[in-house]
Amino acid sequence: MKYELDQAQELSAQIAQAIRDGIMEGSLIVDQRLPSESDLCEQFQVSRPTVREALKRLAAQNLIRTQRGASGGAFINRLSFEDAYGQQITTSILLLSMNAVSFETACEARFALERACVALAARRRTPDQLAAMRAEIHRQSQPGLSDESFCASDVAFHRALVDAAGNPVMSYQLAGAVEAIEPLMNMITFTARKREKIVELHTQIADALEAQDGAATESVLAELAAHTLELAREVAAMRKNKAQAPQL
Amino acid sequence: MKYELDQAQELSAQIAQAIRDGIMEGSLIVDQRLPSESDLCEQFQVSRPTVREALKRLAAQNLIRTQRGASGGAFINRLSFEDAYGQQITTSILLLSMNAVSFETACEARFALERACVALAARRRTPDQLAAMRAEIHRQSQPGLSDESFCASDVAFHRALVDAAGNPVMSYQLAGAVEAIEPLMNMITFTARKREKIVELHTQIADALEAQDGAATESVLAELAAHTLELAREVAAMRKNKAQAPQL
DNA sequence: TTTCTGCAATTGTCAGACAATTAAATTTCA
DNA sequence: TGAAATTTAATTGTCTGACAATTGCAGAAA
Repeated sequence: MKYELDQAQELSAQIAQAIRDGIMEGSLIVDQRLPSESDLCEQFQVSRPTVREALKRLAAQNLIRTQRGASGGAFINRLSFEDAYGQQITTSILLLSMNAVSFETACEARFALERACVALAARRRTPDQLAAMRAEIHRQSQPGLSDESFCASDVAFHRALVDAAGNPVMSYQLAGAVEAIEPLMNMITFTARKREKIVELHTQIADALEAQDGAATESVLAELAAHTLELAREVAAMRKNKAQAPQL
Repeated sequence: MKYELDQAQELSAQIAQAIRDGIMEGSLIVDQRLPSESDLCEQFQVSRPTVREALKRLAAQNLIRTQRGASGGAFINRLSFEDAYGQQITTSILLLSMNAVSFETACEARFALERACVALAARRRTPDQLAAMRAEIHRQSQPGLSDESFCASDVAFHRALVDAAGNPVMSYQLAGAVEAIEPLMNMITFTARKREKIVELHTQIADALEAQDGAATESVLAELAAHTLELAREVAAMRKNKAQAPQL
């Protein structure tokens, strides 16, 4: 590792960037141990708190893990799909809420991207994935379910649909699109009739996937998209009526 | 803000999580100033270095920004689409390289997701976006271009295609899928004939989008996907021949 | 009124210390 | 000898206190 520190930013940010570059460029490989904190102090000519701030920055991105004790230290972390999902979801939720993205926009993105999964899902869906979808459908048709739980189940259904495509990269890319819509959906009140309609469409999707009929799945999904957008418009109208309703 | 610290993790991680929760839940809003470091020390009953490590974790995720001086401090940051793009791309590249994701898998994901943009792009593409695509096509047909620059231009073309859908959420979600493939594509040697084919398909895509013909665009995109996968198979075969070729 | 100066608040960095944890080396004991 | 217990050394986690650098603001000076 070679490093050149530039006066503009904070030292800890520069050190973190230097190490991050090493990881991305490949000179630091998974499970490799970084020098100890005191060694890093010498290499970068800074104090230990500064080195530690740099390491915490990297830890926040799951790029390293640390271990105490004799043979401890900081190790380059293999970024797992699970960790990446989590980061993706957190970032997506914050991005949508902080930039006042409309339900329509988020919805359009989600359904467009989900449509991309359908062809693959129809070919590859496993019995387990179908079962997961059916389980959520069953949950959604329980009468006493709160709106919040209904939304959560809806998200779980769509996640199972995405996973059915059998491409982990797609599952990762779509994690944000699928999950980040939940806070927005939570502003909707789902009447019994609305739920019934959604459950029916979900059932048709599961059936079409089970029959490995991609075209049919796409068409039902389009219907579900249209229906969801309709709900969104109702919500938007209600919000407009209430004038200054609290923003998300 | 209320906090309960639990002995299991590091203090700085717990403090960071408490603040992160506040942001996600909405009790901390954009541009709001956090208490000063010394105030946070009192609130959480920890020392300043610990508080600072927590703040650096949040800064690494672009959740806060800090400013020195009299009226300085840490402020909740509005997560911009640009910042989110960057995080998304970094995470995607690392995820793919560290988990030895095959070119086929990444390619399948990218083209499937891009297909989702096409219908919208055909409707909404602006003259600027078309011009950007044509500019990249022109660049790709320059004879002296290095393979690396050709790949970079290819990525830029696809980014323009995604942006043409006119949905910033989709652009964000696809940033990773489009960009993270570049390191993988860089292992391909693009002969003049291969480039010619790709440039031709790109031109057809741009033409179809200009004509607002979504169906035609989709079909050319499918052809491009098939062609790219073909290249990937050649590379995989070559790598197999070379037995222990250096992994990415 | 405008400009300058100094003050106070705040983050950035440093130095040194001690606590907690852990693996390995060492000793002890059967 | 072999296994268990103990010590040791390395390393991260946290604390204390200090000083430097930056910046807005109030008050002084022109």
